Amino acid sequence: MKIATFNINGVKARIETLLAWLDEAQPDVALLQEIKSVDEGFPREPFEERGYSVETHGQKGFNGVAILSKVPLEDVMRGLPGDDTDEQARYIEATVVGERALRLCCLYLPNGNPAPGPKYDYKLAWMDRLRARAQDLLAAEEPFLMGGDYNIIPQAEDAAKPESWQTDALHLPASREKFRLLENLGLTEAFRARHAGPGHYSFWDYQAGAWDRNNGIRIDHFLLSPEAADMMEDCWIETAQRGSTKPSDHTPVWVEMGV
DNA sequence: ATGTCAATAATGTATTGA
Repeated sequence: MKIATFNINGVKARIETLLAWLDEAQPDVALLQEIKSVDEGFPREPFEERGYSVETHGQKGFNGVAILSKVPLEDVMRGLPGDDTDEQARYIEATVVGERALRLCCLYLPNGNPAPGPKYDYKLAWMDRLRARAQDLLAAEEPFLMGGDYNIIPQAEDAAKPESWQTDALHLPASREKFRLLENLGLTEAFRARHAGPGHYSFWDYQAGAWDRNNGIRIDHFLLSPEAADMMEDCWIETAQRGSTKPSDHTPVWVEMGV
């Protein structure tokens, strides 16, 4: 089962790019972030025509997440538990059942800039809630993965120019510490289980020719529970998608799971 | 700070968020 996470930066602006990608890359499951659409406005039909089940958790104007799956989705949960006052649509979970059940968590972690400030406080608190959710899922001992735009540069080697991110919410020590706390629950960062070294990126800013200069950062990740890590067969970044016609500023990251 | 982009409230362009 091939599963991709892809921050598409707007489903309406990206629909042609996204459909061409689906037809070519043929993911079994796609975890999408930044759909920037309410649920009623999400263009379900072209995805359903291609055999995908569509589950969305959107809001007006920004944020929003969705799961597309060729395997039926069960037990859909919208929103990250832990704060009933949080109105931002950044989290959706569902289970796919192959030979085994696999819980999929699709997340769009807050950017957090400018830091310090209320947006950064929200980011760190959101990461505490994500860790609590991971603890609950671990206790259930069901294989799960958490995939999405984490807005976290885990290490200096995950940025082409780490010096320019020193005071950024994506790379501040407190941000990276929260990410490490998540990993330290016993989760496997899929890409780093398969690839070492610098030069691997999943995001290039639209500004200042970042793509042409390969000035990228690696901020889209999969974290796998121990049971899910045993099922992982491969993980890779689809760099070329960033150079497609009318691209997102992110590129897909993939895991292949022996479900 | 920015060689950019997308959505919004509104019909031309500033604001927000990234």
